[in-house]
Formats: sequence, structure tokens, C-alpha cells
Amino acid sequence: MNSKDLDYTNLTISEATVIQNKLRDSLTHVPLDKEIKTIAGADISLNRFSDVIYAGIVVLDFNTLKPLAYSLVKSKTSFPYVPGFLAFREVPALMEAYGQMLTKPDVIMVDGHGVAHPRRLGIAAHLGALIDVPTLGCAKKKLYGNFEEPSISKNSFSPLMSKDELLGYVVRTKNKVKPVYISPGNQLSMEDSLQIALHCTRNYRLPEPTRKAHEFVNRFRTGQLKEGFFQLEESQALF
DNA sequence: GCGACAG
DNA sequence: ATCTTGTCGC
Repeated sequence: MNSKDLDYTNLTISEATVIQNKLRDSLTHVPLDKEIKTIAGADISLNRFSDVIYAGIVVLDFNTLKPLAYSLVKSKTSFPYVPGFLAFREVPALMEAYGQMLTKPDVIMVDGHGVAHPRRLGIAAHLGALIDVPTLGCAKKKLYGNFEEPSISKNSFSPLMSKDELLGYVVRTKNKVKPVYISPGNQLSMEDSLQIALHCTRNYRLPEPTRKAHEFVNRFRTGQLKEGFFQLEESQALF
């Protein structure tokens, strides 16, 4: 789907729910078979009380976790923040950012939940369904499900459940810090999402893709970076 | 009816 | 999400 085809303006929660249920049926969660060479982080930033959205996608080398390229887009939201419907507020801008990329990432880690959602369609799953690309969600707070606190040591994790259904994992990415919530979005298995998240974790609470995306969109919002798609010099050897 | 509630 | 200083603990 193209970024120009989505318009969530004046959508009601009822209509949004119908869209979520429909998109959910297009998801696949088969283990990823191809090698991951690049992974991107997707995030947005905005000023308080403003409807201007600064969206960004930062591509990293999957092995070194160093930024290779980034795409930044300034847009306007046409949907309020409603728990469970975050995608309708942020996905349009992310679609624009994705659309202008010249080199696409193998996997995208989105700031928010994947299938760990009331209707199994968090923003990571929503974006993954629209662009038909492997995605996973990395959220800082729980939206849905139950879990037992993982041990305080780095890399410990516990399952996020809904009844007998596994929704994702609560992962301690650093000693003695609050855990993050990992779940597959599209084209990735539950295990894939966990392994990818652990692989991308360095010495910070947030995995590198999400951490870098957050850093870039904030630099964009504060005028330190310009809108557009850019390849970093360090990436020439790989592209 | 009462809590919970991504960003 | 963003606004913000110091402060407590490892």
C-alpha cells in the first residue's frame, strides 16, 4: 500500500476497529527464513499540544548496529491519541517516511506494541500489514496482557500472556531498569522477535534501532536535522 | 460498576 | 509524546 492511499481523517473508533480486525487477518507469523542484514527503528516525535508529527526511520547494520541511513518526514496528525488506536495517529507519517526510502530495511522495530494488543494489531503489526514487511514492536509500557516480573538481571524475560495465548515477552534489557515489551508485528515468529530484540540490545534500556530512531526524530524536531532521505558515509561499503 | 490504558 | 532539576543508588 502507498502512503498516499491512507487517510484516517474523521475516522470513528468503531470504523477503526473494523479496519484493525481486517488488517489482523493479513498478518503472518512464520519464522523469518532470510538472513537479516539491516534493521530499522521507527519512531515519531512531537511538540506538546501540537499536531505536527516528526516521523523517522533509521536503518542500522544488523551486525554492528551502526546507523547506515535515515528517512525523516514532517507531517500532521489527523487522529487523536486513543489507547489501542495509536497506529491511526502515527502510521500515516511513518508510511511517508518509509515510502521515500531508496534502500529498504530487512526488518523494522517500531516504538509500540506488535500483537500484544486487544485485537492483536498494535502499531508494529499495523505498519507491517500495510507495507508487507517484517516488523516487531518494542514498547516501554504494557498495553494488554498479564505477566510476572522478570528477574532484575539483564537479558532475563518472562512471557506476556492473555489467557493461554502468548502475546510477547517482557524483557529486562539492562540490570535493574524497567523492562520493555517485545512482540512480533508481521512476518516474524514470537521467538524471532525475542531473539532480534536481545541481539539489538547494548548498554541501554532501549534496543539500538528504537533508541537511534528516537534520537534522530528528536534532532529533527529541534531543527538539527533536515527532512528527507540520507545515506550515511559509513554505509557506502555495504550498499 | 471498577480499574487499565502503547505514544 | 513532551514539559523539567535535582537527587538517590549502583
